[in-house]
Amino acid sequence: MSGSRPFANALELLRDAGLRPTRQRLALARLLFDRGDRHVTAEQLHGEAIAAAVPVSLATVYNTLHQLVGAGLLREVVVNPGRSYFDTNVSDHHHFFLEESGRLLDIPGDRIDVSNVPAPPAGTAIRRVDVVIRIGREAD
Amino acid sequence: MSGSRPFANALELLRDAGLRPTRQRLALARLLFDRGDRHVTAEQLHGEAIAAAVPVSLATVYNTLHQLVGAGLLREVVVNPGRSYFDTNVSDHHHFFLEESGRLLDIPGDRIDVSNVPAPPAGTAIRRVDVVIRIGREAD
DNA sequence: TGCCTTCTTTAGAACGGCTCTAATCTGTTG
DNA sequence: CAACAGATTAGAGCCGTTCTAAAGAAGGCA
Ligand SMILES: [Mn+2]
Ligand SMILES: [Mn+2]
Ligand SMILES: [Zn+2]
Ligand SMILES: [Zn+2]
Repeated sequence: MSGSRPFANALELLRDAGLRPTRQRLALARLLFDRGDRHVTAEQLHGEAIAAAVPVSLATVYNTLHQLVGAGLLREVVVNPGRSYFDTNVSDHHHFFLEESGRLLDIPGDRIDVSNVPAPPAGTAIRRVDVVIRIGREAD
Repeated sequence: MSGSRPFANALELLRDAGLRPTRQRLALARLLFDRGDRHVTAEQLHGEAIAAAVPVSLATVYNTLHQLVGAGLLREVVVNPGRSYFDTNVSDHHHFFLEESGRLLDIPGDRIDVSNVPAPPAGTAIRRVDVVIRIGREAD
């Protein structure tokens, strides 16, 4: 039983990323990847780990998040100055950002067309196209 | 002579925004608006003012930048965690972001089509659509 | 199994951008 | 010019994030 979903197994996921499956990384990987797509901040994830009785320092949470970004298993989303979100959805997609609550909602990549993009300056190449749609309570 | 461009005059610009034209605000407004479109950080602008022998505190630079944003004369662009850019171009447009140098380049709003955008969640309205195209040295 | 090496974790200090405080100063109005 | 409201300031404080260096854990190999 189990083992059918991609990355169903935190241990395998870490091994494949070349990261030792330590107690802390296993717990964090499970919190991140066991429940569908998530957009979490480092402090949120740290709070969840502590609540789940997994003692882990904030430094380790940051280390692990950055290592997972480096391994392509997580992506960093910037919508606000002074706080990063980490996105477990690494497919091509965009975001609604709810300014009041600070929540991010996925928009599938094929639900938005960004077309007619000018060529980037000579010698440079496009790394990523981020569309952030900022939304708020109706009728401002 | 002069007076033909919109906001050719810092004094008038501040008065129209309901801000007292103090020595500091006049100098900052001139640095911001006298040379075409700019994308500056608070520290950059502070450095320019000091270099121009206009003694002004960093707190005043932040106060002024936020007041100008509030007056719709400036817009805040978020591309990086931990640092805000202030954009003197308040027309509808988007950005290239050069990750290596931290520079922003304007893309006119009509040079990009963002179409097929899903409706925002019930009770919310779109405040702004930001497209950031992250670019880097060719062939990563 | 124990030993050794390397990688990882950690507490706490440090950092950087930004904001706040409360005292001083300046622009404006009459 | 006096009086007041609004603006500026130095410096402290805040908060998310990163760094440091010391202690701990994982894995390879006898
Ligand atoms: Mn980061
Ligand atoms: Mn701000
Ligand atoms: Zn997402
Ligand atoms: Zn711009």
